[in-house]
Amino acid sequence: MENMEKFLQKHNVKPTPQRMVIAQFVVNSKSHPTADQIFQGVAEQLPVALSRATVYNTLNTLVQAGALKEVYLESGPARYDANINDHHHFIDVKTGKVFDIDADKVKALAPELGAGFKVHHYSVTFFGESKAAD
Amino acid sequence: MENMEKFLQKHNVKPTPQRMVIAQFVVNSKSHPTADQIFQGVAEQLPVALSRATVYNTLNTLVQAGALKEVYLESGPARYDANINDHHHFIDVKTGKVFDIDADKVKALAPELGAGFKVHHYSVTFFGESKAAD
DNA sequence: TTCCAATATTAGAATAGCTCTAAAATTCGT
DNA sequence: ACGAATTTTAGAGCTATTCTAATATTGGAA
Ligand SMILES: [Mn+2]
Ligand SMILES: [Mn+2]
Ligand SMILES: [Zn+2]
Ligand SMILES: [Zn+2]
Repeated sequence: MENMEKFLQKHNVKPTPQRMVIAQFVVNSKSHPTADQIFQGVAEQLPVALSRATVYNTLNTLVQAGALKEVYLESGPARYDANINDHHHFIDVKTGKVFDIDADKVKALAPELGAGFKVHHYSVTFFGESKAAD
Repeated sequence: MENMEKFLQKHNVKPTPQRMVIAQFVVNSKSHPTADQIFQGVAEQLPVALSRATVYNTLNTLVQAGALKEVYLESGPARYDANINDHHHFIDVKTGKVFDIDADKVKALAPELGAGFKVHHYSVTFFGESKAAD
């Protein structure tokens, strides 16, 4: 998926220079970058000044459009993810690195992620509707 | 666990009037309140002025001491939880209400929480260490 | 008991993350 | 080309939290 113009059009987002470099940066990134990291990494690539507002606007637009996911891992800023498949995340508590974990791996029961991951603990957040009183 | 003085002492936190009303408020609350909700609910109960800094200081102290848990559910402010057992959370997307879900219920495989909960989706965050490259 | 040192609390300033505002620039159909 | 609609911009504003530095409270030694 290398052509950003097509990528944006596919999601019905008008391609602009700002949007293309921002989307490109997130797609290239495996690290679930924050808005500020995106701003830092992208500002120099543009001939004109880039506003933080544009970064936030663009990221919100792309999340709305389903082109990116916004992910809240702990406290701190939102992070952005070009992996829009159903997946969860594994955070290495030593390095802070974030790994994508396919949803199937989790359904197949939690701590069987493979030898590379030692799980200290995990937290699950459900979203839905409840009939419970309180 | 009604005596806050004992509650704080058990966790090696010096009992002060501010700490007692703050801890009491969180213990009484089932709703995972934010620092600001705690501040609002507690300020009037004290004969002296209460500073927001004291609320944050106290909550951080109690989390450090293991007397409370700090929980990040979505974006927005941290929430505080007197349930220090191993548990997860269920958020009703209609009402925003937060329910405690015992960790055993989750281990016993995800969407079997009982009839009262209709799960739209859920996200799992693992914390641990990985050997994976990137 | 009165000190004193340690700790806790305070109001407000500072910082971080994000959104809003209103003006300027760009785009695009005509 | 023109004008309406959209996008971008700089900076102000807002929310959540921490920091600062001064004041108040505590609890143990003298
Ligand atoms: Mn957002
Ligand atoms: Mn905290
Ligand atoms: Zn991801
Ligand atoms: Zn809870």
